[in-house]
Amino acid sequence: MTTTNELKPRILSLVNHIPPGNVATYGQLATLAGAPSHSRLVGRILRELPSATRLPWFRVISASGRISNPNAIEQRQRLYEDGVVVGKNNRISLQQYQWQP
DNA sequence: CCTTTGACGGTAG
DNA sequence: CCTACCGCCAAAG
Repeated sequence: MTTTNELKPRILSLVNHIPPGNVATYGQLATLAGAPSHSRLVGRILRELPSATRLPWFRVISASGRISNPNAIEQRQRLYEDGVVVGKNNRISLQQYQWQP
């Protein structure tokens, strides 16, 4: 059985592998980690990351192509520095930026 | 235990 | 595009 304890390292590793200039969705990462129904777990794990983390958490967005993070201000900034265009209402084109492993 | 919460996802209207 | 639901599930209360 795959527990959260086993899933967590996989998810963190996946996040760390999202290329600069690309984004991935919560569900996409959950699926790649082998737990399709755990998209919420991805969000919870990112939420609990220390603010000083080196991981590119800002490259993770919702399946609707929008920023779910309550602190969208910083995420927009980080993505901007990453070269990702974030439109009105925190919209991002998955068609254009989604990570294709 | 049972209930609520939430950085989710998908469908239907 | 938006609202309304529903399914899902670990963690917190």
